[in-house]
Amino acid sequence: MLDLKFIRENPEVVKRAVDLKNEKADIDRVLELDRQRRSIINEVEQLKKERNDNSRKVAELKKAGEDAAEVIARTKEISQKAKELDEHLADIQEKLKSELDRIPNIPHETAPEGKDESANVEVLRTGDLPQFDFEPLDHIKLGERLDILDFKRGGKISGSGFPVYKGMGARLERALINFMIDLHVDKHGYREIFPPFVVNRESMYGTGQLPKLEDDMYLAEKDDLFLIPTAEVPVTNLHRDEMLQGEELPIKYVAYSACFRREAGSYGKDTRGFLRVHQFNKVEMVNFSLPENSYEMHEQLLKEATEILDLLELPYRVLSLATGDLSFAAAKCYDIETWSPAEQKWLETSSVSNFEDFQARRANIRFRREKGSPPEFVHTLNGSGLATSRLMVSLLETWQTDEGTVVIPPVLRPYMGGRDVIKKEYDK
RNA sequence: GGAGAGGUGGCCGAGUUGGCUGAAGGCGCUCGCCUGCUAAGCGAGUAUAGGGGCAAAACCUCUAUCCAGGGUUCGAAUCCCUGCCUCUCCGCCA
Repeated sequence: MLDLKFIRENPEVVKRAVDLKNEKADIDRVLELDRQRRSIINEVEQLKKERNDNSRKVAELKKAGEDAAEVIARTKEISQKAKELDEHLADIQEKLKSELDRIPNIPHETAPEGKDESANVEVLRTGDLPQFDFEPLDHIKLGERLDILDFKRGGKISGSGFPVYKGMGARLERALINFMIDLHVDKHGYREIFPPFVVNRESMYGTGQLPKLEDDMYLAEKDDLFLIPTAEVPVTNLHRDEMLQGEELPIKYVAYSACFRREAGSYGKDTRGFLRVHQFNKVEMVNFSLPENSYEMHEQLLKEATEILDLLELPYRVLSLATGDLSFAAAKCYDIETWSPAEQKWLETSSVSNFEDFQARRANIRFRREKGSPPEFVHTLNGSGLATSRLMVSLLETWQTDEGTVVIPPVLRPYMGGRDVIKKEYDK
């Protein structure tokens, strides 16, 4: 959410931002509603003052043993009028809020301008794409041959998009998660959080998933609880409605969670194997930062995420997302993509975003620089570090051998009981 | 799931026959004074949001806020209803 005062004072900046993000939001209507709102507030507060004055008078009269009937009668009318105006005000404010909720965050000046992903700018590319002197298998065939992934049975027990990991596949998944969390905790100074995977509406609103993305999420209707699409939601909301102290910033949390996405509207797109699934695992980093440091932290967050790929010895590239491709709440975002030799294309394995104070304002996460300083909103950032599903695609395909086995990257071997290769179980 | 208790300011904690109570008192914190240092002591201050005034800040003023929403009333932290949360006991399950 943007600051209403800012919108009032900079309507052109906001209108431009809405266009850049391909969003629809009626700024003129917001301004008009704001005008109405303030005028009603003026009126209603005047009435309330009168009412309060009169009530006090009644108390005095009664104490003095005099008759207050006339004042009471007069005040009754005032109260009635104030009540009606309050209702009108509530109505206006509700409309204003629903308009405000549709206004996206303003893209940062360093985000490349452009209406869709074709305008994204590659800012970094490392490693050579793997070359094979045999025909590389895709992750699905590899998974089947080695009997470590089972998409068919996942479909049976849950539905398509719910993969099953087996044997060394399950072990590898767990190894990746542990390796990533350990690196962030031990080397990058993160505090580990193991959050709930189900959250309430307020939390979904706080990080900006609601109201826009309600249909993309699984909802347990009986309890009005949502399955989280990312650990960003519970972890960012950890400090919802809180006042932090300046000296505790930055706060860096890392959390593993399963992530659930309905992917409504993308049926038939990238449906093979791990490319687009309804449940996947992700290690997420969340930062709460001083406003003036958030862009520095954004770059740092990117490095912390890509270090995983350096250590796994996987080639990747980094894109700076164009304004039109940025998510609703983001001011700036880097996507990290890893290479799939079988698909011959780049796969998004991480998104690293700076939301500035957009989420903080929605979720009311503030801080004081020092005792007695006025409250300010923190900046929030987050980055996948990383999502395992597509990472698994690149990993299996890149590290495969001509025997149909998969070499385990050295950094993961301690997590794999010292094994250096995944073979068929009966080949052992 | 059944029965009961409760949700007040950064914290603790008064206030429940409705009326200067934004809210006693204490702790904490900030500033000042004082004692050779520390401790103790003394004095003052110490919420947030919104509206209006001011070119703007300082500041002034008003409104709202005692879990949330609704109701009764001239007037509610105090009475009534609903919801949420916490705690205790019983049952059930891991």
